[in-house]
Amino acid sequence: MLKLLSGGRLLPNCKSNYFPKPFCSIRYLHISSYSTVPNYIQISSNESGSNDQGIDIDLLFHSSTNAHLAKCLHALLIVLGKVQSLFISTRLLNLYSNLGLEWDVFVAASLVHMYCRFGLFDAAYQIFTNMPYRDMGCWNAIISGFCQNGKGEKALEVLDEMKLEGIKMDSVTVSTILPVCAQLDDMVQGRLTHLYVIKHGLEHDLFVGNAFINFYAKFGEVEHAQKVFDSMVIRDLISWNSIIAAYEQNNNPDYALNFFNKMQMDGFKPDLLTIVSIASSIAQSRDSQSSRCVHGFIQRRCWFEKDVIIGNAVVDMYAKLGDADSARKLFDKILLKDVVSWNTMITGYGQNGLANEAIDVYHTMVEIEHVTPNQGTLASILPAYAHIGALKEGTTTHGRVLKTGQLLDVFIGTCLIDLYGKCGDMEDTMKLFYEVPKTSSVPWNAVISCLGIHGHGETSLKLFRNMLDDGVQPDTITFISLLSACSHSGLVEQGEWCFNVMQNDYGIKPSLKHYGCLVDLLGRAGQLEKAYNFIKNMPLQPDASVWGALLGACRIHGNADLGKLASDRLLEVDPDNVGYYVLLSNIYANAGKWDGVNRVRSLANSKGLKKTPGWSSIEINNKMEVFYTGNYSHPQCDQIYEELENLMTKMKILGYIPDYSFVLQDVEEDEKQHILISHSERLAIAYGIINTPARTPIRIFKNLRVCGDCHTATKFISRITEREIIVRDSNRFHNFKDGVCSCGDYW
DNA sequence: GTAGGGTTAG
Repeated sequence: MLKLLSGGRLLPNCKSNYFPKPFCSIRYLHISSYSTVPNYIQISSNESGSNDQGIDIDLLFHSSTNAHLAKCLHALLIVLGKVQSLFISTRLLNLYSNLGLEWDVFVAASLVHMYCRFGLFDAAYQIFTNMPYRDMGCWNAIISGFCQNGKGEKALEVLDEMKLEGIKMDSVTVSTILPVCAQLDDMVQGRLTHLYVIKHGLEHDLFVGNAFINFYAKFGEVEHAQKVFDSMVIRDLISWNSIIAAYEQNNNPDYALNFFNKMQMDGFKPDLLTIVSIASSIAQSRDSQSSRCVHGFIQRRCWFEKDVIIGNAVVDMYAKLGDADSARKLFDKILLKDVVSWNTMITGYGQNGLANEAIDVYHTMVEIEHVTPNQGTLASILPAYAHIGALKEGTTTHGRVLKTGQLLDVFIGTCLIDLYGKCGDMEDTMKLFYEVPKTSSVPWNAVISCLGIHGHGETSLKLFRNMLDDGVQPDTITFISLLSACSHSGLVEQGEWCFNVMQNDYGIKPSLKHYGCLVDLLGRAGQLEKAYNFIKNMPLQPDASVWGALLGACRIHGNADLGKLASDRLLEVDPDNVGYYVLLSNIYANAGKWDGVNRVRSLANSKGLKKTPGWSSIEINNKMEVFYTGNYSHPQCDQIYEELENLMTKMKILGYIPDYSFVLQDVEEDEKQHILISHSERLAIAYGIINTPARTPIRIFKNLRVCGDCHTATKFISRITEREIIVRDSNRFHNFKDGVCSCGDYW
């Protein structure tokens, strides 16, 4: 039995909410008596009883002939969830004014809040402005109503209104608006609020403190968050969770784990949200061992069944640790998956280079499980399409999701820029770029990088200047994109300029990736000694990418001695990468040092190196075909090899000589020729020639770099077939036409 | 009427 007072307050279980979940249980309520005793209504809870449909609201309105009855009716309507209707609320207003009643502040404030919850902001504001007087609760009700329902700007307007009326914020107001300041990126407002809080002695309020920890964390100011945490007189679990999340979200997993221990020493037991942050911290600190502990911890408490969020967090943890299999196993065990679960799994596969698996999961999600994809889904699946060059499939998916009412935001916009750019469509890339909001560096970085892989280094630099003119702060990735763009276009001076500007003007310390780019830049341009000296003077320990850049440059410029040196270092840091053996063998071969070639070959063979399987893909009639090197299982296999043999004959007439230094296997020459023509890019090209009309362009995607022999061969093929052949490999674009490549053999 | 969470771009 529930008892409702005329003010509308629901008595039992009335925690801090005015009307706790009035709508959830409404099915089981029916009115046992509409009391004529004017100060309460009785409602009995009866699960098998009738629902509210038997209530004659018209009759109730007509019978409400005095103030008490009007308030009872009002309360009843709130409990029944009827006040969400503007029609009913207008009738209520009329009833109140007909009876000469003022709005009850308490009811009105609750109504305001409820309207906001249903997105009826105008109605809420209307009631609010019509209130005869407003106490603190009213102001907080409308402000929090707006805040929690995505109307942050509106909330701040009301806050200004409140200040104009000379009303001071209390701790509730402060805790309400801080998340909004963070969401609106309004650091200034938050800082001013902090001053206000100190001035008015609100800083020791628990809610205020917690809100500030989260506020500063969102702006990356962990030190401030820490100061707030330190100064707190009382701390609760939320305070601890907030400081742990602050470190976790600002890439300081060690501190997060540290506070996790401290918190337990202080006698606080972690809850679900603590563990969510800890799972993410473990992923960041790449601590595979602890990942199992967390998994066990959750399992022992049966928290996987409690809330889907924890399962999602652990799936994400495994995926980020590179363990896609464990992620999938857990994912399959989540019974009630939500859209984030699917997105996490798709992203997880994508981040581990398993684009096809990611696409499979997406299809299961949409076609079998009928889950409606959201923006996060697009942001997860589009990079997977970009990875294998599935432009048509990507854009079709994008179109389909748009139909479900999703808008183009910065995330999706940037994914699309990347997709179009990586698939070679620079025109659409630029079109999109101009449509996307460009307040952060991310879309700029994407377009700079895409222009770079197309060899438009000058345009990349121009966009960089535009970016600075627009007042957008460049970050480390901006400079990686720029340096690699300069490198692809041979813009040595400009690249060096970028490297200096990055450090001197933006205080960004170069990472190994930056060093790798610069070595690549100098090396490709033939300044091998300079590149080598540069490596020797690096303050960081050079890794495989740095030495690999030097080795690649040595191959281009035929420097066997430096190449040997670079590969020796490489075999120390990354001994199992077969690509380096191929490069070195090729360097020796070009220099005519056949004993060197043999040495490298036998070394590679003795190690029994597992190659990264090379694959190339081509999209024909909206369908992706993926060819692995040496594939013989394709239905058109015979036709493909026949085509390649035919081409080989014609190529040889035109002067093509196969370059066997790219073949590491120790086999006869015939066999070597066969190995070369079964490289995945050639299979894909032949498949394209067979299945598309004559003289139309062919677009190929390759996961590794195009080998030197295939590069030469493709030039001949483009001449023989009179086709434009566009190959995007892991490094850049090659546009073959009339026997030449756009990269000018500079790659 | 108030504070904390998982996925998402280069």
